[in-house]
Amino acid sequence: MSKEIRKTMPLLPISIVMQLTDLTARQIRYYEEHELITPARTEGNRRMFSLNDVDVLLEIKDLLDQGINMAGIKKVFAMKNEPVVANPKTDITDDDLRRILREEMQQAQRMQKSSIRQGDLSRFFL
Amino acid sequence: MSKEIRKTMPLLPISIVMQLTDLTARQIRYYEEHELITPARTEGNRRMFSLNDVDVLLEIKDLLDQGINMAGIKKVFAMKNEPVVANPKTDITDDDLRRILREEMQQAQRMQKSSIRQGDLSRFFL
DNA sequence: AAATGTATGTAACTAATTCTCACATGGCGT
DNA sequence: ACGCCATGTGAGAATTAGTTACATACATTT
Repeated sequence: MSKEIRKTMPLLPISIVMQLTDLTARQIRYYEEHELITPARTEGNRRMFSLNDVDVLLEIKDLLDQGINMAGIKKVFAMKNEPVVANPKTDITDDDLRRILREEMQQAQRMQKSSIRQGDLSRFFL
Repeated sequence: MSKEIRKTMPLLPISIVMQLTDLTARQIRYYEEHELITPARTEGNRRMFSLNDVDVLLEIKDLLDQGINMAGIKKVFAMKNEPVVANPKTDITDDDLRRILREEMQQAQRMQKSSIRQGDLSRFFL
């Protein structure tokens, strides 16, 4: 059983993921709706999450706490999977970048309180 | 988060444990009834299993496949937690030992088929 | 200021999953 | 043959999770 398979094995019901991430079911489903995660489904249509999903959710939470919105988060994730070579067609646009930076700076104050950096969960398990 | 806590964190619903161990719900509940495992319960009385529980179940399954019965398995587990010093009062009795050995030898033939040794699951995760 | 949009809360209702309890059964030992 | 052990099965209740729709608070745009 490879490490990748292990990390992506659907093991956890939403209730546990809620506890692990401190997100509400509504939030988790909303992020799925935006295709930031794609949990497996049981035969009866129940969501089953992998440790990898939990990691992604923690990262989403962290980015949201930083004042980055869904669109920004999508970009961030997209960039993580992109090659390092610059590609003006698909890279974040200047407008996007300016908006994200502005939002981030605007939210900088409130960052000072909720800055407990949430880490990578699955490294505890894998 | 210590390794022990991680291994004993109640994360998995019974359906997943069934898949992971290839045991039926009936079997899992029966082993709990015999106090070989003690899964946590949700507020609504649902069993939630840890990776440790899964390991124990795999070990139970292995011992059962060897023809050892519940009583024998209980002894085996009890011995694992006992100090190494001999203690005639609590150690397995001679009668127990003879019976277990006899059963094991009687089942030795059928062992030849189902001898795919099931390993420690949680080492894949922890 | 009003309108719009985003992320999340909440309620209603349906459906899946799991629980306990009880009874059934097949195999093994005596 | 009888009894026990480990497991199967079914009924009925309760919990958990699903979808959908509407509400809301806050930020942005016009």
